[in-house]
Amino acid sequence: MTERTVGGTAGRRRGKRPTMLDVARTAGVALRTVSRVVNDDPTVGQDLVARVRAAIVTLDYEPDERAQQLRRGVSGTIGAAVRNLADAHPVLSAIDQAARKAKLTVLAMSTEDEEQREREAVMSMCRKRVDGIIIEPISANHQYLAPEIEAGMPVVAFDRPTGGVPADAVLSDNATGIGMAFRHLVQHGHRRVAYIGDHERIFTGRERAAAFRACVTAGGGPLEGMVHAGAVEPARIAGALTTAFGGPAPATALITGNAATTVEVLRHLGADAGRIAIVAFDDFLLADLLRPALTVVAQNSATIGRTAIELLLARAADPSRPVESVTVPVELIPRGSGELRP
Amino acid sequence: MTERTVGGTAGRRRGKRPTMLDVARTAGVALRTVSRVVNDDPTVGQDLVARVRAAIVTLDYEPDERAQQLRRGVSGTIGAAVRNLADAHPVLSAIDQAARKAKLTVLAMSTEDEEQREREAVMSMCRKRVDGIIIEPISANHQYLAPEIEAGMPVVAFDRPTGGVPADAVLSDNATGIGMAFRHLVQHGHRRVAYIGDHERIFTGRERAAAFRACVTAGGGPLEGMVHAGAVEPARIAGALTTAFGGPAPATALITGNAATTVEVLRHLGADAGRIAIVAFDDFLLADLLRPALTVVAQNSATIGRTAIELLLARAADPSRPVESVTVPVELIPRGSGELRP
DNA sequence: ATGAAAGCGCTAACAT
DNA sequence: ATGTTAGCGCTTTCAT
Repeated sequence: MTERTVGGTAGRRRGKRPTMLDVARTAGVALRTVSRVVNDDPTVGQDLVARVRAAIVTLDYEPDERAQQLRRGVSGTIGAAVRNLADAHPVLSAIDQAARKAKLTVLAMSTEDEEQREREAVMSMCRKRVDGIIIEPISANHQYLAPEIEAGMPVVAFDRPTGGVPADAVLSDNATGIGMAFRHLVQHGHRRVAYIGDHERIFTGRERAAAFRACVTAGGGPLEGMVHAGAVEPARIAGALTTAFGGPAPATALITGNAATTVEVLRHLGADAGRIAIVAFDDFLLADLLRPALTVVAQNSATIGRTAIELLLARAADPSRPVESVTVPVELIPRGSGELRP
Repeated sequence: MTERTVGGTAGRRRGKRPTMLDVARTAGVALRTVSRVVNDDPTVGQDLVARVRAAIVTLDYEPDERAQQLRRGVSGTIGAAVRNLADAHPVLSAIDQAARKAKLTVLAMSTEDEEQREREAVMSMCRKRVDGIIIEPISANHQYLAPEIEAGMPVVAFDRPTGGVPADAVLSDNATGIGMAFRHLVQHGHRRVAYIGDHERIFTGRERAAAFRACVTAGGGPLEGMVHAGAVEPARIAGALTTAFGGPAPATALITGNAATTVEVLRHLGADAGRIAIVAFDDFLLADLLRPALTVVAQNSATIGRTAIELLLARAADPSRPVESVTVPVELIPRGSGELRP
């Protein structure tokens, strides 16, 4: 199986880390002076600064952030509870970058799409006394967060809102996105459009399915057999495809409601993927390399992440400000699959 | 642009968090007793446990992990400095899951493929006094870590080894992987195989290019114009493709050295992708949806992540154990692109 | 079985 | 400009 090689370097000793007091003694100054130097306090004489700096280098001293945080009362860290760490997560990346600019580090934890994990992750962040929490909610009920919010913990949700507690949120414009997809297909000659998406128990699944129904109704198209909301499981997807594209008046185009659904649909369609028009909600890596390349409604991950940080900072600065919900526009990116004619 | 909605709930007050002392006073016991209850010390009477628990619930008390860590000396956290947070990162996910089983939380930070960022991230982890650090190295030189390793910080590298300091590592079997890819193509009738991969300044790029040259030499095939190692840039990739597949004795098959290169190659090839055989080093999401589906040499991310945690824990338990390097096998997954005949 | 006091490593009030 | 003293919130001797 795996092959192990033992290197030449023998073991190492475990040393004890120097503290600020050690530095003070080595430099021959008071503890407080070292603290001042470490924090770039300008009221320290040149000579002492030099001596302290030298001692720091000599001892390889690194301040203990845990102690700093405990004393200062702020952690300089924000938590991000996201659905997944394994898949691509552009929003997390955007959160990370925006946080860096605000001199904050991000503690990212995966909820693995499980309510209990979400709760564990979030409560763990609270015990770490992070300066704020960004959640991609799995739960529909966040009562467990009420005491934390009461105690002043800034909480921002993205993609879906929190349930049962007042928290800021940044959401994509799902309704408009579905509308764009629908109109795009209509403009390319389609009259019977189907939708396969997430369960309506999930916020985004609900919003998108509802928007789709509204589009069809407004457009006078058929609704029966065209709307399929439910779990993202191969069997269900297969059935939905059969229903939508199999009857006497089959659909000629499809809107998929999220990335997972899209992938399942494509797997099922296989080589037939080029025979129906598809517009997918959510962009993903390599969508442009598929044949035909996939037309998508893309969420603006960079804006979502940046806005989440903005809301968090605003809440931290003014805990009494009104709760705010920001809707971020989406964008239709034509690549081929959505421009196929019936 | 983005649309903001102000919610109905007016602002909230910022409360002060209760401390252990508050709980003690509310329960009418000593501080020490609360600590015992919080830590499930069995030597506390039933009645006192009940009173303390009640006070904890009443006050919504949550222990401050920073203070716990400071006092205990361990943080219960390990750092993971990975190249990217935006793209899919199965190894990080595996690290996270293995860490959970060991009751550790993971602090993941992105190095953005920059040496300086790597250093900042890693030093930041050191200041947080994490219990260990897992690095996907960008730097070739990790001297800056020497004092930390001396001080007893467990460090494990994956994908590439560290440079200049003794640290455990878990690497993929690059040479065998390239060998598998090469033999696979030869078995399908190819005599002229080209390789396009990463810069040889990078460890994996070096190992894979070297292994490829060894394969070609051993097989008696032509080497000129067949090996292209360098930066992953569209222009370079395009040139490499022209050279390898354009001459009088063009290659009929291609091995790509990493995921980024593979994607660039596919973008350039476009519809021609089906005309040459390709085996790609690194698997990625949706590789099976491409036409033809991509034959890959897949790294075992789950094993890599798990092993990294194992090495970290072993090092933490016994700082003087010899430095170890673990090589994880790779697997060839035939999907179509690698089975095309010349 | 319970409690008083010391201290983890640092910063924030106060001196001086 | 520099030092002294008191905590941050918790765990850990060491009594009792």
